[in-house]
Amino acid sequence: MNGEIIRKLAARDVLTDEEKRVLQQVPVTLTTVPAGQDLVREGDMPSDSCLLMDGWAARYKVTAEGKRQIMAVHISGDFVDLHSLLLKPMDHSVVALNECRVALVSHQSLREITETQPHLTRMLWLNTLLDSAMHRQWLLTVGRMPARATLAHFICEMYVRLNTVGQADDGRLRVPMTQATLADTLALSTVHVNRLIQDFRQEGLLTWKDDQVIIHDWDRLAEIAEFDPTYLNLITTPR
Amino acid sequence: MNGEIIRKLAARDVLTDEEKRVLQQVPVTLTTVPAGQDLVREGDMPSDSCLLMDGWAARYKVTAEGKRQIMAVHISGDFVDLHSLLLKPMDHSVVALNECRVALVSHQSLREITETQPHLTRMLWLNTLLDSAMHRQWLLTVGRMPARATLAHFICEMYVRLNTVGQADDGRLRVPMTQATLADTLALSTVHVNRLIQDFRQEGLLTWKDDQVIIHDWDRLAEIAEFDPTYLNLITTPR
DNA sequence: CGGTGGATTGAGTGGCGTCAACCTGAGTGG
DNA sequence: CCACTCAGGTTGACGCCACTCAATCCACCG
Repeated sequence: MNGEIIRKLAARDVLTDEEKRVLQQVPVTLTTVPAGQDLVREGDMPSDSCLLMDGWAARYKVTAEGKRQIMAVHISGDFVDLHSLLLKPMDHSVVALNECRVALVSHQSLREITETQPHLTRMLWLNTLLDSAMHRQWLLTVGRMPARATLAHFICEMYVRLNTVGQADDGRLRVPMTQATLADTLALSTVHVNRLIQDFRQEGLLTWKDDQVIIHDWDRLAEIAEFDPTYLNLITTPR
Repeated sequence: MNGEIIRKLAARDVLTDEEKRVLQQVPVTLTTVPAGQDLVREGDMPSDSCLLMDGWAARYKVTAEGKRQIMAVHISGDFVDLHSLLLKPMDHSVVALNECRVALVSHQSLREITETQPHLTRMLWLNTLLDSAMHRQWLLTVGRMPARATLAHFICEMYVRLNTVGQADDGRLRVPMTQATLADTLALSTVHVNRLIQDFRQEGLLTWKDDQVIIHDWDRLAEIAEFDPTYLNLITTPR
């Protein structure tokens, strides 16, 4: 496997050299998936999991009426559907938001890790628990906070996550999502997302041009979002 | 540990006698928690996890404005905060919805299982993955479906889950939640929940008196909810 | 230069929230 | 056995946040 996942895990606990070696020796199949294409579909019974090397991907479900809800957005180093190792069939689909480089890791390899590497297993488990924690935070903002807080929170979360993988810094990040996709993420309408972004612009909170976002006032954005990154567990501690 | 968790895990994969024995020998501390009291608080660093033996518990977060969002409701056999084994500090609180009998399992014991019992470890991991799957479904209904679908879905889900632990049958279930608590679960206002329940009554969908719910028309309720229990992974298969 | 995906704007609407009152039944104390 | 309290359920009036529908604009591209 690649170094991104090692970096992600190592941000939460120290990995031994041996463990890093084990991870590095896991065989992968590299693929590239074009924007808009599904990596996995609801109902699939995958025999491998997708490790995102580059690009953004989103997990989503669709209602009978065709309304889409994105419940997670993934970036480099995220093990998008690691849970499909144990949870089958897939209860949701995964789509590439832009062109994605993906490393497919066979469930067989992962199973071997669970048989021989207790600590690594816990770290992979942790990886899926982080998704849960993000889901919960998402539920809170979508369910109980006004729309502008939901948008603000999304930006804060993505900035912090991108920052930890070296893809955002200095208040700048790239968000390769259309406003329609953003709406499906925040459980809002496209029109409303558009108006919220304009509000934020007018308040001098940020600049948003194409996929380039520049945060001008982090503190106020975090305040609107009630953003507290604790749930991202960015602490190195024995697990 | 008690038999409930064994039953829950065994519903998803066959456990060997040896594995059952290991589980049974895990030491626990039994407690009773009165209704309304927190089992765990946001920010805590628990050294053991709560296995619910009896009663209902809910995981929740609160906004700065004091609005509460419940993101999961737990019943007998649920390992309410198993994730606190790896995810610390707690990113949310857990409250007893009615009087709960709880078995506290030390993280040390759980860690030993992860060191020596790969398959059991995967089953415990699976247990937390089920929570994720429920969170995702919750996000879809809260985010993209009308309020009556959200309520209908909640009833369907609780019925199926209670049914698998032998606490609901024949369309009957007990829901020990006030309408205010229900509102915090469904991300609605108390008033609106009240009106939805009355609508359901008038449509002959169900009877709801105190905590006693009788479903008269499962098919229509499931249709309103677009309920599909696949995400609960109620299949026995090698994991 | 027309076509296309995405962003923007305006007008009108409705689902659900808020506020506030009132009802009901169970429990409590005199 | 009644007065009181209190939690929870119910009802009505009103308002707003966010949705829908439908144009229009804009940049980019073949």
